[in-house]
Amino acid sequence: MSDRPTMNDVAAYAKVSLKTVSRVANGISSVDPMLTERVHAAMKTLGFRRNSVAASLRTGGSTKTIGLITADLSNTFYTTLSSAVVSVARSHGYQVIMASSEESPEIERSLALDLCQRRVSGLIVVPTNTDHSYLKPEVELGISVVFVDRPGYGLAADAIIADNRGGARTAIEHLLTAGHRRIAILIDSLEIYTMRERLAGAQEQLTNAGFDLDPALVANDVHSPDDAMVAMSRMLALVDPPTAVFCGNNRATVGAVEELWRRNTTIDVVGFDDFEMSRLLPQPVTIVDYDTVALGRSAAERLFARINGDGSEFADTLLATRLITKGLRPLSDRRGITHS
Amino acid sequence: MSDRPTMNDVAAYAKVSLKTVSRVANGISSVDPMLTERVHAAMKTLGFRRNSVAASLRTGGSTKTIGLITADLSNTFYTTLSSAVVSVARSHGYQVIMASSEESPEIERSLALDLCQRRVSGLIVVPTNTDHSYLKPEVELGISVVFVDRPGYGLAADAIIADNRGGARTAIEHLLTAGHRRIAILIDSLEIYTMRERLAGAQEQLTNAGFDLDPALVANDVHSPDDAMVAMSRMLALVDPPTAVFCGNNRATVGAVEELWRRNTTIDVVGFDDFEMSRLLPQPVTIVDYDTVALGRSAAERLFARINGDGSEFADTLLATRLITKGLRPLSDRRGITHS
DNA sequence: GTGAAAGCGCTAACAG
DNA sequence: CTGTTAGCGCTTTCAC
Repeated sequence: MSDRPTMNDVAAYAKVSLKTVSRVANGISSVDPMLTERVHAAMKTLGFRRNSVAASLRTGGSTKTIGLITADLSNTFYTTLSSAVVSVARSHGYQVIMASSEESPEIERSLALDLCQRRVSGLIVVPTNTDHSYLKPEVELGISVVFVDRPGYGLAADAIIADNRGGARTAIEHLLTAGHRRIAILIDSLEIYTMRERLAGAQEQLTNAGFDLDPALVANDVHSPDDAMVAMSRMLALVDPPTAVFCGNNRATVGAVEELWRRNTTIDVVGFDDFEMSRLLPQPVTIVDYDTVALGRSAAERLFARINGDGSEFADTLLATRLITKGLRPLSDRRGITHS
Repeated sequence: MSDRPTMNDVAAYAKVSLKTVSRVANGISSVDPMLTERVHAAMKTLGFRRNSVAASLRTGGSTKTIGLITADLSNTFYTTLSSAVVSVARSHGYQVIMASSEESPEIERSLALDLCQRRVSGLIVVPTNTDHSYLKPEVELGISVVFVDRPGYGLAADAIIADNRGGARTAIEHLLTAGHRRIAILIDSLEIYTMRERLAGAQEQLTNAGFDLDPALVANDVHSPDDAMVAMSRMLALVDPPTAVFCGNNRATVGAVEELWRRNTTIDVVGFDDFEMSRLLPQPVTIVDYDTVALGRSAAERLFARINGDGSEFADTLLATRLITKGLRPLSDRRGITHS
């Protein structure tokens, strides 16, 4: 059960020294071809498999592993991002340990430190709303950290984030241009950086245009589609209901659209974050879109640059957003389907 | 940069023996409180962080890590499953290394062996269509393997799979009962076990009812929604078009529904695998549903049972499926959105 | 080109 | 209760 053959066993079997086996295992060319052959044969018959844990211990270094901590592994936004990270990591010969903080600073912290104990080469973190100076000692000891989707506080590090504020401004501008004056806003908890930014952007644009935010039209505790349905329902029942809605993320969008359908009514919908099935939404929806795959890919590439010794200044990278139209057009006025 | 304090450093600083530091680090109670205090202080000032790689090397064992190899990390089905695995792993104090085989036996193999070299405690694998006897030596040396979603060949191991065949039979039965006789079938590659099973189940049920499968109504290369649209389009243009369609996975379902919408027509749709936004599909859809979270959770729980020494017979676990109805019902008379 | 010895950071034995 | 001695499986000196 636990008698894995070691290099020692292989060496004994092949009647060479331990070091020769090591050399062969690492593909070092300066070994007599005959010995190489013998070692390979011994490895095969013994079923030798190199222990990379031991190897990385001695070299004091790379476990060829990075850690990825996102906020919610059941959200397609983060799984898309993760998938991009895994793909880049693989191209560098690295594996990815994936974990979820569930938006809890305590969990994030304990996961991050656990991963550091495992001597990952680097960490990609979707930071929770907390101080990240606890990572400073680790960074000084050689573990690179890149924040993604949100900036981290209290730690000098790279961050790759979308232009949340700008995207929100564009979204509201779009609605104002269409003549809307009563715009509902559905967002998740303000503990979350992206939500604060998106709300702030919306507010800025309204203010610029000379309008105020009506508190009755803002819900900032929309965690799920169902929450969005409830909020939408409440607002539509107001004496002076909204004529449009700005949704802070894809779950809010889905809930808002479902509630509108349920009530057999339509108002203009603009939502942040695209998702796979958006083109099948039962009404047209304007989406503030950005490239989630690029977000993950950039974060991973930045991390590997750091791991490989890039010592340039830390920088925040802002990814542009754009408005696209998704959803199905009403049959009555459509001339064919147009996507994106 | 690479001068992490070790237990030796801590011991020197606290003027105790290395072993005492080890004891404190591992929370062994039988240490003098005063020494414990001194060690803790030393750890703090030195910024000591235990190297779990070295620890697991010496104990010869557990890295407290499992590997998870799915077939496609961009598919919500697998990400849902993964999320469940991560959650169970965390409750056992384990981390998860996540990788994707992209349905390639070669990639699967290289990933699996790489993970074994890293001495993961166990492996959860969505097996590609290949021989898995290459894992036999690893299993004999103590790495537990559980297959999920599909059975593996050539290796005695547990497998957790859905009742694909039974689900397909139920789906077809449902359509036959509704009076359909021309049923289209859209499935992904027959290289994939679940697709073979679902096709076989469909065929069985048709045969039982005395009908044949019309080859013109079967597409078995539907990898994406777009492929499904094309296939659907082709079949609807037949002289004797289908009056219903059975979709082998959620991507096929999405494409089929979109094509129907595009053509402003409706036929009965039954699709395998539920997905997050299914309730917003623009027509009612019957879904062969099973609990993907349970699939991942069961696989992880089985794996941890094995890791913890469960030596019972290997078994296949079949998860039941059930038919549910999703999608939006036409409100009154409408199919699209009508204003007021 | 090859091998012996030393040691990565930690823990398991066994003394004291 | 604490410390000493070994050694996990591998790679790195540095001789040969």
